[in-house]
Amino acid sequence: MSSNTEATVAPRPGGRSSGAPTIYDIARLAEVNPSTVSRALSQPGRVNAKTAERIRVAAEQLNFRMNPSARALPTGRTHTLALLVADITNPVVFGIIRGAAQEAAAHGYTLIIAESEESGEREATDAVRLIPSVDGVILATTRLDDDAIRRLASSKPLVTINRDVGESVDSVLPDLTIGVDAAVAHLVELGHDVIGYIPGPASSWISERRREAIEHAVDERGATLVVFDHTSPTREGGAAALDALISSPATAVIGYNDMMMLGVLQEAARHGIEIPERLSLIGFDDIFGSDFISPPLTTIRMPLFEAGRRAVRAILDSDGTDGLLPTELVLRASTGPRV
Amino acid sequence: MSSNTEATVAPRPGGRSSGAPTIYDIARLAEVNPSTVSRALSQPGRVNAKTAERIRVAAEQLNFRMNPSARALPTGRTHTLALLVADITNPVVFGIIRGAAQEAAAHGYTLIIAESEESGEREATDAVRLIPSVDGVILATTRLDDDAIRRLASSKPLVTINRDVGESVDSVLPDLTIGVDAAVAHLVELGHDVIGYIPGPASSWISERRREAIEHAVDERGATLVVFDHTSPTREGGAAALDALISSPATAVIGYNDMMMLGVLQEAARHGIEIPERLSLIGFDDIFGSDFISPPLTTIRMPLFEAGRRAVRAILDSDGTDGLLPTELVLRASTGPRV
DNA sequence: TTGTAAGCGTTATCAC
DNA sequence: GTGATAACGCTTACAA
Repeated sequence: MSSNTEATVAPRPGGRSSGAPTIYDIARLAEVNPSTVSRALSQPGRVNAKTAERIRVAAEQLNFRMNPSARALPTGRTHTLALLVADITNPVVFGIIRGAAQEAAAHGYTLIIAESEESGEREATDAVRLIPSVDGVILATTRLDDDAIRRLASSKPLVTINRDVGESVDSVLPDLTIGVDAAVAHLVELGHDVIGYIPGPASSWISERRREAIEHAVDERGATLVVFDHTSPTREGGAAALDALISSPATAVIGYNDMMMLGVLQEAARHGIEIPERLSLIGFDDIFGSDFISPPLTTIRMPLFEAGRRAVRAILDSDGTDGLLPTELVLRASTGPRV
Repeated sequence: MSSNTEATVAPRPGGRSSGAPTIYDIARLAEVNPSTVSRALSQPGRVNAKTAERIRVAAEQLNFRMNPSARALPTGRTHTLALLVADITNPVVFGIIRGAAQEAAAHGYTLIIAESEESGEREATDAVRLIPSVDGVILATTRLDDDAIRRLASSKPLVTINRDVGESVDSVLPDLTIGVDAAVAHLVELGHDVIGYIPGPASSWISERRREAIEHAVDERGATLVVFDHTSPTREGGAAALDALISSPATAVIGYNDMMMLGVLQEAARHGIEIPERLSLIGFDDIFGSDFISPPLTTIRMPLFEAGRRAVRAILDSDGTDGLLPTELVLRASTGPRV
């Protein structure tokens, strides 16, 4: 190995010239030590301004890109976050993804999105597989049980959205009261005094919270609540639930999410059941499609974009989960006077 | 408060107290050399079966997870792929994402999804930023120009979907003929002899291909083609185009994609313009919502899931882009007899 | 088949 | 403020 002035590097016995420029190339060009380059690049201020500028120029000239793996090895920080969602076709995750992606980018972080297609098992596998390569994990619509979540949270910073497993795990949660109160008040004003709720999967923590909020608002107004069976939060689930709805005394029904209510609406149309004349319908989430299905679906919306941002902030700044996110009633045409 | 495992660099030569088990820990436990552990883990077969088993057990016992950064550093392979999409809220990308994610997982690869929110500039930035940390890039709905794509393709394996920039870059493309011929035949049978096409963005390569295919099919059947102005592939774009449609001689219109046709349909409903009585409408993609908007949208579908899989295969196996993906006409209620 | 050792590109500790 | 150098955890010739 014929070395010139470089004493530290004794490269390639195998003869693989790597191609991409490294901080050593910059160092040579700027006539400084590689360690100085490293400092200039990652801790601006810890280096003489003129030196830093020379390094900046050299880096620019070489079109230098920092090798993320090399950076991650000694620091343990990958500058990458994982966002786990149960179903990427559910428009409810769009806002979360966008908010999270934006906030992550603002911090120089990369976001890995993994979809489990509603399988808790796959979610767990993905989480375990991804954890070594990320600095934190966001569970956006998790199907994991509390223990599994706590276990994951013990190995890397973790934040849940719409799920609370206690003090030990950070979470971004909605204040359901505002939206739910408005929704129930709206229904009661329309004359409905028996109101139904279709819960989502039994494993859904937020479904239970929604039920509680509705129950409270219904009680407060002297109306009656009917709770239907747990239902898959899909269009198929909603379609399958229609029979139960129309044979119940409820004249207005709130569903666990918009997706299932879309199914209810479609199935109702198929059977010539008029909405809202026969049944008033309200969902949660305000997803894509809720506004153009017919009739357009009245729904309770949560600021998803902000939820995504907060989740990222909670991981990177160790804050951002303060306070609950406000919910809001979006009035459309699936609700009407009791006939 | 979440527990944050701060992985600081161990300053001591002998000390490996950094928390996560390494191949050295396995080596000690299995009483072999670390290099043997490495071999056993990455190249099964290059190691004695009994030794390999001992190593497997030790790894299991320690709950070992390979450090991806450490693995990537000497090899240059990150086992990660980037999938760039223009708009994650467009249901057209779901299938691609799922197909790509599944195929990637099957090969032990992780998928990074980046959304540019329709900004070509941001797409370019993301690509440049992500390239050092991935083994390949998939451009699913790119807004980049040919040169930019070729430039990216020269630094890492790259595949485009619905975009052809020539021999130098692999691509996954549809055979538009089947679906488009069926669509045009369908319209002509219904009595339409003046057929319109609403192109997407001027920068969309596939929009032009769709136009050509339609033109060809229309010519073949002795009908006439009317091409409207370039239109944003969004609901807003479609809504804005409605005026032009109804004031043209065309009695049937094919749009660049379903998303814009959803906008046309909504705007038509708002103005009391009956579909399909007044205008027959066809889109491309068969996205979420096309089936439940009213009337449900007739559309030309491409196997998106398969497209995603092929794109990944093209990168990992250096094949998989052979042949075109078949398209298919999905008949629904937005097309009807010419009145 | 397995052990030895030289890197991969960066950061961080220590001197100077 | 800057330079030298030892890690970080893994792979891979080359030897044995």
